[in-house]
Amino acid sequence: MPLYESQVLRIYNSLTGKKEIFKPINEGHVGMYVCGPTVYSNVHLGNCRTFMSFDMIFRYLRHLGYKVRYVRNITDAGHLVDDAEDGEDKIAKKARIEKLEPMEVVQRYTLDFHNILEKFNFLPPSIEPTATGHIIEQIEIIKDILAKGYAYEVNGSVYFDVATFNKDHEYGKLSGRKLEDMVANTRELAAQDEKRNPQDFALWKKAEPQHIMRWPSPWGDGFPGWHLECTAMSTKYLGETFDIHGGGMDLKFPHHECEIAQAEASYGQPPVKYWMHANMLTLNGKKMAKSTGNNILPGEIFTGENDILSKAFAPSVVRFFMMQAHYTSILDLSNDALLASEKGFNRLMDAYNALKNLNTGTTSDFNVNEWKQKCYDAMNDDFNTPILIAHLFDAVKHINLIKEGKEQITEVDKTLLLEALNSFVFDILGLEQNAGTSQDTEKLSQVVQLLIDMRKEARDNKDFATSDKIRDQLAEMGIQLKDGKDGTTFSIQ
RNA sequence: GGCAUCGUGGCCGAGUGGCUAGGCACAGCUCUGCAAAAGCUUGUACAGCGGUUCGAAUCCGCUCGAUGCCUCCA
Repeated sequence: MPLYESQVLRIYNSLTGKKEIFKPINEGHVGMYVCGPTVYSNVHLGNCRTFMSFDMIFRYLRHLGYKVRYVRNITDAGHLVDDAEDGEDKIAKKARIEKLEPMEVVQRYTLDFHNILEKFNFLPPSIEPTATGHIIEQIEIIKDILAKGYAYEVNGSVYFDVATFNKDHEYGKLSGRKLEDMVANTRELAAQDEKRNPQDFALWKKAEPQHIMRWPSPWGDGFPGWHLECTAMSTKYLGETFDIHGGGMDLKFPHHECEIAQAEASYGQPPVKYWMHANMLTLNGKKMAKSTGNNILPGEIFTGENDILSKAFAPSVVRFFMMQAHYTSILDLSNDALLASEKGFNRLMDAYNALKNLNTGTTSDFNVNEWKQKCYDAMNDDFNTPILIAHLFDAVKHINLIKEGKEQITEVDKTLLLEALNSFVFDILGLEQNAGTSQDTEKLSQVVQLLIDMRKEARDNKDFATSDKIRDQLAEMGIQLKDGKDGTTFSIQ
């Protein structure tokens, strides 16, 4: 029996503003689409947080026994930059500045994106489609929307007619906006605009002669509007209605609102059952922005080459830090917060490693089954990873008490606990131990064990000068010795 | 200016009507040759002002502040 039959998962649905019991459209199968990055620069740390939230969600759904098709696109057709003078897009602009082909820019930053995600221990999505690979599908949708009267063509461009759509549909239902309010708040001076109304958005945009990324279409050479690719690719791989659509909060409006409009105009039904939005990441209490210098790249955190943090932090520590907050909350990254997370993370890993070598007894002072269900309850409540981690530290406490001989655990419970920790810590949260290559690690531990034995001899002979030298110099190298009831263990920082 | 999310103890961060979240830091204690590690104990916080209620961090209103989106543009 799959786990999802005994665990009741609730998801906060941005569309309804409520936590709802998750029930997939096709039993046992889940279709999930997440808006991916535009690959015109190094991946933004805030973007990583969003994708990490959905990576965790993907992992938990799989753990529950669902067969998940997870689609996360790559936006490689640059969209117009806001300060463009003549319709230049982000990728084309970058290409011009760096004297590259647009697709060289795309390739470079796609590789960077994958490289960073791999360091963070992301699971690859089931399908990672590109916008430029689905131009034909996008053109077909435009034809369909035009035929149904929800779009119009002007000078080789096609625009979505929001006012007409709003007559028999509800534009703005996801973001809580009303078309009347938006019209009322729009200034009058929308001159020289081809659009009938300012709220209308482009489905197809005519390419000016200097525009590099261009494709032929029934309306002339051009390129697709930026909301359309997600509608085309989600429909192609997940169907006209699918289970989960995710993305960052910043995409709620207008991007996701427009996706709903396109899909409803074309297919006549809402495309998504559960909308999920991950919240933003701030840096030292302020939004991250390259312009103000309040910005840090993931790679700069891993190497420590930055002016914001006091040291380098491992990807798993950053991941643990992010998992300590709920995905719907704004999270603030700072040096103090990362230092605190690093210590907590190490304590969790130390306890996990200690568990394997624990002596077992005839009874258990720790109700592992009850604890395990509490962990599931936390995850079932809209993927509440902070609560899960609080429970994990409850287990840490018991492991340490058992280690000290103050509590005991049976062999059966020990195995159960180890399996559960494996599931929650590694499979679901996606954390990793910071180990080197296994061969080197093995040799290092033999060397340290030798030093531990020598220190013990010195201590037995009351030669504390020697024993302290071993202990203190190892500490300087980041190897900490820990004296316990059954001898000395060590951990590498 | 509009829409949305939010404002919790030294720091980070859960919690939506009454019962200890958790992590980190700090202090005391146990252990130790001294430490570290580990364990135990202690912290009565919820932006401000009103209101609803027997009772609110949790519901309602206002004010202030933060973040995102919109107000020119896809």
